[in-house]
Amino acid sequence: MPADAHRTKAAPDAGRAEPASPLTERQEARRRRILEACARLASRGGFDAVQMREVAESSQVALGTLYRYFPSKIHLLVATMQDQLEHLHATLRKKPPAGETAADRVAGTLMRAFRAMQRDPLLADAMVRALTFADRSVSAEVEQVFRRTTAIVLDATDLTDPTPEQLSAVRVIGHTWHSTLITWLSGRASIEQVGVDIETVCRLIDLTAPPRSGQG
Amino acid sequence: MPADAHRTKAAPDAGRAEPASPLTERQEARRRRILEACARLASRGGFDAVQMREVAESSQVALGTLYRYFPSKIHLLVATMQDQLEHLHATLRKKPPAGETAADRVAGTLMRAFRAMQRDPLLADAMVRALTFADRSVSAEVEQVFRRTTAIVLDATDLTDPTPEQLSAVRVIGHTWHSTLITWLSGRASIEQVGVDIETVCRLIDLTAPPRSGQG
DNA sequence: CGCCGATCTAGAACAAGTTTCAGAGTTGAT
DNA sequence: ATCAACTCTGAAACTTGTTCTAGATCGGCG
Repeated sequence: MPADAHRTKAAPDAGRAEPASPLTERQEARRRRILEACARLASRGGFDAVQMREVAESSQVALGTLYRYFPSKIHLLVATMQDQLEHLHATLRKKPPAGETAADRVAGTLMRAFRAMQRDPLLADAMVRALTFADRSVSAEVEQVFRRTTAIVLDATDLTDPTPEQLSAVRVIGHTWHSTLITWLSGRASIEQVGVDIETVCRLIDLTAPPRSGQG
Repeated sequence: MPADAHRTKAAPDAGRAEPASPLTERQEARRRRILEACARLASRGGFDAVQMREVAESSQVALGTLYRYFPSKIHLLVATMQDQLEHLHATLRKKPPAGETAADRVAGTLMRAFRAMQRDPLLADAMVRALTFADRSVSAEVEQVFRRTTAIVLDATDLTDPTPEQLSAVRVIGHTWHSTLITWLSGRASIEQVGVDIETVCRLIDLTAPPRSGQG
């Protein structure tokens, strides 16, 4: 039984900021170095190139330490995705997409995110594969990513008080986004097809949203 | 350079029946034993319990032979999924789901498939995880699975000559099916939520299909 | 029958994710 | 400044997917 089997004290967990322990400055810096190394490695070779020993060396951290910060490769990649999504969300908030209907704006948002992926397909591949491969032990972190995705989509709809029906539509849109992304990343769909499918699913929003300038 | 590096003669490939080589009776039997062992192991422990050494032993085949038939664990699990889908499709053909609208019938079909998954969640988990984790080297086999899924959904719509728009809707439905499945399997969504989301996405079909008994 | 090439078997070997451990380094409280 | 507790390091060990090798088997052919 290892001393920290049940985390007697607070460990630099995968979780976000405050709750457990404040993370000293050096620890925050380590965490950041790790995430950056991960993204860098993923950018070249994709999922396979993110090798834990490499990440450790590249971020100047011992292997054991890496595992203390991120208990598995999947955790690490999911955390990286969360990190990237935060950037994206911040960017989108500054320049929200234009569009008549909610569907237009959501599709615009997703296509913008999609173009970001196209700029770095291997990184995208690594993150998305990790996300869908994650098992229950990562569900908390995956849940966070989904919440962020949902928040991004909801922002685009401009809905302040979505109904359960609308939330379902938003979830379905999120599902489709991830799924088409995978299909594109594994070479089974063209960019055009992704675009079409995204627009198709976005119609669901107008189907359930009280339109601002009627359509349907 | 191993003799068969580029498959001089025909190897018992992952591909379906005829083209390359007819597969002797004993080979066909081996292939079947392997698929069954895989499904059996997945049924208990899920993805992790499908260990190649175990599969080999359990199907009375040498490890090297297993790899000759299925070049990776992912290939093996995707082939298993294809196998199971064929059973399902056959079953559905015998008793097609009833329902007024195409959306109803598609949702009914998917919920029936979903209940089949519930009966064997660990097997479902293993297969679906493999499917979404598959990289380009498996895309042919994954493509087959998607084709089968699409065929099952299309069967339910009763459409004989679907438009590109409708095909897109069918793809989106397929995406949603896989994605909600994963969400459920990793414990991040309830059965009810899956049901709701499936019904939500199925509306897309009525949106694009010439309705038999309209539903605005 | 006896040979040939292809297939199958058993098992070692290798690769990368994960775990473990002893010891050095930090940190915080006194 | 000192001690105890915790964290980090470096390296080895373990697990499981994958590859490789040498020899046994099999199926067809002269």
